[in-house]
Order: sequence, then structure tokens, then C-alpha cells
Amino acid sequence: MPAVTIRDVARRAGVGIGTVSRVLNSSPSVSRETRQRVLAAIEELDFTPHPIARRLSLGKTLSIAVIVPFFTRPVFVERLRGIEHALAQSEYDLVLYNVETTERRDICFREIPRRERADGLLIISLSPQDEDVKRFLQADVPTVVIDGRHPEIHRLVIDDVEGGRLATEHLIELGHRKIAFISDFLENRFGFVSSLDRFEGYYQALELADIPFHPEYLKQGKHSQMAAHRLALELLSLPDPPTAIFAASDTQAIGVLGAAREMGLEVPEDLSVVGYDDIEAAEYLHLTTMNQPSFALGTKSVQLLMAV
Amino acid sequence: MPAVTIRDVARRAGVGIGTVSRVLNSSPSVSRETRQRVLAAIEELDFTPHPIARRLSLGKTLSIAVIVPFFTRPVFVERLRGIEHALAQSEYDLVLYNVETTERRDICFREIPRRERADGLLIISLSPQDEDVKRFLQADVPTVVIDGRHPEIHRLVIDDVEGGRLATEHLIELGHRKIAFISDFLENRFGFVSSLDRFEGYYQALELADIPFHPEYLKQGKHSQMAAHRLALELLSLPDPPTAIFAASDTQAIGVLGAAREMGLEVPEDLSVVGYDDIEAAEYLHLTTMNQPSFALGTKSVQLLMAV
DNA sequence: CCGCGCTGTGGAACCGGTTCCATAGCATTT
DNA sequence: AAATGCTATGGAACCGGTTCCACAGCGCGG
Repeated sequence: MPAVTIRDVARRAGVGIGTVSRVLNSSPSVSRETRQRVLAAIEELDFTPHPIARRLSLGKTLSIAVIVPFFTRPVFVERLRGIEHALAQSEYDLVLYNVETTERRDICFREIPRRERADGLLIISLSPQDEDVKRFLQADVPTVVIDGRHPEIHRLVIDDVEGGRLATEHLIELGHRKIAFISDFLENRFGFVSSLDRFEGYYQALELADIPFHPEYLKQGKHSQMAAHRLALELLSLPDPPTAIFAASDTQAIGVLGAAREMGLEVPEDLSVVGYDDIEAAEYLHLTTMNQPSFALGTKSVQLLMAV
Repeated sequence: MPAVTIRDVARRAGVGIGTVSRVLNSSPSVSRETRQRVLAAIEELDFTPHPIARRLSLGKTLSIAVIVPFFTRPVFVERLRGIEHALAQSEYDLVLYNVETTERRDICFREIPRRERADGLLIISLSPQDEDVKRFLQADVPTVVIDGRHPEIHRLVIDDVEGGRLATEHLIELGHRKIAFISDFLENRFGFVSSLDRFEGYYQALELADIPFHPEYLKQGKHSQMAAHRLALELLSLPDPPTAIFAASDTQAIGVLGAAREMGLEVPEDLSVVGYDDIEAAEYLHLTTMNQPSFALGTKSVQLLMAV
């Protein structure tokens, strides 16, 4: 079955190739009658335009590259889902790149932002460095960063400071004054900033309520249930243990719940736990959690990218 | 900054375009000296070959389309992660399509399997119909289905019957004889078969142990924690309630745990619960679960696709 | 009747690679 | 010395679209 091209259609319809192309792109300057003939020929030959050829002559790739770190994490998946949903309604393909090491991230940041590679670039939760951004701008590929920071890049920011503050204030309103914060490493090789911001909010809330910040109530570790579990055990074994724990993500909050159970503590009677990210499991775990509109953030990022 | 092409490189190096192309594709028939000159010119001009042009003249798209349903579900994400990992090391792009409605599925099955669209197609957990498969074969696009069924398609199957049997036998060995099965709809519009197979395994295990199958111990509902929660409440309110529940996925198993807690039952003392899929949360929930090598399945599917 | 403008159309040139054919240069064989 | 073969190379043709320029045909105003 040899490929049917625009020239075959033109011959069949008895018109020129330009006319076929005009019909395909619904140009107004084709007479009604000619258009009918061409459409009939397309139908008869079961013709589909060749996307690659189209891209080459348009000088566009018609694809959007999406760089997402660790898409095992529910928030990232949910944002990606939003992005996919928005792109499905456009003529753009979604080309996916997952990043789980800094090496891979650097390769992605170096090689993907090229005009001939993608018409647009969406980056989730990674903060490009100055030299990366310089390359992005030089390559002239529209770029939007979700939940990352760099002054010279279009970005959708999440007010994690506010979120951290609200979560902490919630605990304070419940009467707690000994509130601990468990998070993944605030300084990390991937430049994730959400936990840092949530910590900032936590700190502000304490300050506003005149509660002194206890450094031993801040615990950092790998982003996993297991690590958070261990950190929570440490906290709960302190001479003066906290009565509430704010975890920087639900994944970590689940680890805290495990630790509480291991220590024989009831949640929320003996220990209040607040998580962050709104994973589905939260409601079954007596877990208060901060809701993030991740899906909407994904669709919004696509709109922003298209407007750039 | 005008795009640098192979012709610019040829002029700079004082060679023909064919030679540049040969250097780019590391053809052996270029003299050492000429190769050096060309490489120097490439370096000086910061030349990168234009992928789209390459694809057009190669007649390949250099991309693999991946169709995945509901990639909120952890198993699907994990398989996708395996696929991404394998493709990252190849020259192929991963173009992602998420399916959450049957309409979207049908559109994907109709439009994506075209030679000019993708060099290969990976389908996760969806079973194409005969007419779809006919189109796949006619379009001559290598296709691999993970965890779906159709005799004429290359596929990676998971022995969910065996898995269901093992899970149920585990419960039987613990001494249970009143074992219920909670799952999403066994007959569904998406053609998901894993739960059906697990049910088949459950049934076989009962039969082998001479335990009669009680239809009221089979509960079907939407795939969500909430739905499973309700179904579990129904089960536990039966005049003769089960002492063990096998849930077709961990997501549903979490719902069962919630229901047990609501009824004041301790797990596993008062009720045994077995899940399926190996989500990370399992270990914190006193949940026994059947492990699935999802990531490996993803990488394997890519290998299989490449070998087709 | 001429010139002008407008509409609809044909097709060459172009996008930037790869591939194949022709050929030059040189060594080897007869 | 002629024939043969091998290696390295140049560049036209090609992949299948889009776009732009040229032009035909027609109506209209002067």
C-alpha cells in the first residue's frame, strides 16, 4: 500500500497541488465546486496529510516537550494529566521526558530547548539555572515553568509560603504550640523549592503566633514514607515531643502516621498530622491535607505557553 | 540567528553535503582527515541536525506513541515510567496519549496507528477490538499491548489468574473460608481484564480448596476508594460476613481498610485484607499486597517493540 | 476598447536532511 | 600498457508538504 500524497490527490481531482493544499488548510480562496472535487478525491484515496512533511515545510515541530521529575509523585502526575488534557485538544503532540537524576536533567535542559526540537517547553517543578535560562532564551523556544523559580522565565507559581502558613495556622488554632515540620531536604540538587516555601510559611505562622521556632522540630530527609517514618520517630522520642506534625507532602505524612501507630499514639487524639498535596488516600488516613489544584495548573500552563 | 544547515557545514569544511551526512551517520567510507575537517566545521558553526528533516528523508517518525488509560493509577504510571526509561536511551521520542473516555480511546485507536504518525505503538491495559486490530495490521505499525488481550497482537501478559489464585490461597492458608472479592466492574467499557482474571484465580483457589463460591461475596463497583469502602460496608453487614477480603487493587484495598475501621474492626485481627499492585502506601496500612513488576514490564515492552 | 483589479488556480521552489549514482584517483592484476 | 577494482567524494534527486509568484479569466469604469 504505497503512501498517498497530495500530488495523487491533485491528479485525481484534476487540480494543482497548491489547490489541494489550500483545501487542506481551509483557505477561503478556493471555489465551492473545486473544493468539492478535491474533498471527493481525498475521500476516495483515503488520503491523510503526512505530519512530518507538514512540519518540515511549516518550520514547526508541532510538539511540546514536557520535562517532569519523578513522576511517581502524585502531584506531578496530576499536573501532567492536566497538560495532556489541554494538549489533546490542540494540534500539538506531547513529548515526555522524565527526570530522576541531575545528569538526566542537565541533558534535557541542554538538548531539548532547540527550535528544531520543540515549539514549546513545559517544565514541572524544576528550577533552571542562569546558564540554562540563557540557553532557553537564546534558542527562542517559548518556555513555561510550573512551580519553579527563575525571574526571566514565564512561570506559574504556587504560593507554598501561604499554604505552609495556612496549614500551620490550622494547627495553632487547634491549640497546638509544639508543632514540628518534616520535609524532604530543603536544599537539594534538583532545586525543588516547594518544601522550602512551605517551611517559610510554617516559620511565619509561628512568628505571628509568638511561638519560638525550635530547630529540633525541623527534620529533613529523603522524600519517602520510610524516611519520614524514621524522622517522626525521632521527633516523638524527644524529651519534649511535638503534639502536631506538619509534613511537607502527603507521602511523608503517611510515614508520620505509621510512626505514630508504632508509638501507640492515636491520630488525631494524641497527635495532629497535616499533609500536603491532596492525594486520594488522604481521606482514609485521618489526614488533614492542603489541597492543590494540580490538574488545573497543568491546563493553565498550556494556555500560558500558547499565549507566549 | 539563522539555522545552520548541512550545506553550511559542507561549504565551511570544503566538502560535499553527502560527505557531511556520512560523517553525521558515522559511515565508514570517509577518510580520517576529511572527517576531522567536517567535525571541526560542525563544532565551529554549532550545527545540530534538524530532526524533522531527518525524519522526512528517512521516512521514519522516530517516535513511539504510548496510549495509557487513567494514568492516575499507580500501576499505569509505573509501567509508563519503565517505558520512558527505556526510550530515553534510544533515539525515539515518547509521545503520550492519555485515555479517560471510550470516545477518546476510539479516536486514539483510529488516528494514531498510521505509519506517518509513529514508528511504534505501545498500549497499556486496553484491549483493542477486532476492527482496531485489523486497522493496526493494515497500517503496518508495530504494536505491543501490555496487559490487554487480543490473539493477533504482540503482547505482554500478566498472569493475573495466577496472581488472584495466589492471593486467595494465602488467605485460605491463614485459615479463612469466608473470603470476599471486591473489584471494579468485571465487564467494563474499557475492556480492562486484570480484575476479571484475578476473580478467575480467586474462583479457582476456592474450588481447589473445596470452598463453595458465594455470589454475595462478590462485589463490584467503580474503581475508587470510596466505592470500595461502600461495598466493604455492605459485605461486613451481611448476616454471615466474610472474615477476609481480597481487593482487586490497592486503591480499593485502602477503601476496605477505611470501612473496617468504621465498623470498629482491627486489621488483620478481625479481618484480613489483601490488595494488589504494590503501591508504596501498602506497607503503612497493614496491607498484604501482590507485587507486580510494573517498571520492568514497561522496559520489556519497549524491547519487544524494537524486536518486532 | 483598453486598463485595472479581483478571484481562482497551477506549479516551481523551498524546508533540511539521506541516498544513490557517477566519477576521480590510485593500486593491483594480467 | 590496459583492464579491473576499490576507496573517497560530490551533488542531484528525493521525502511530502506549504507558499509565493505568475497568470488566466472576468467584470467594470473611463
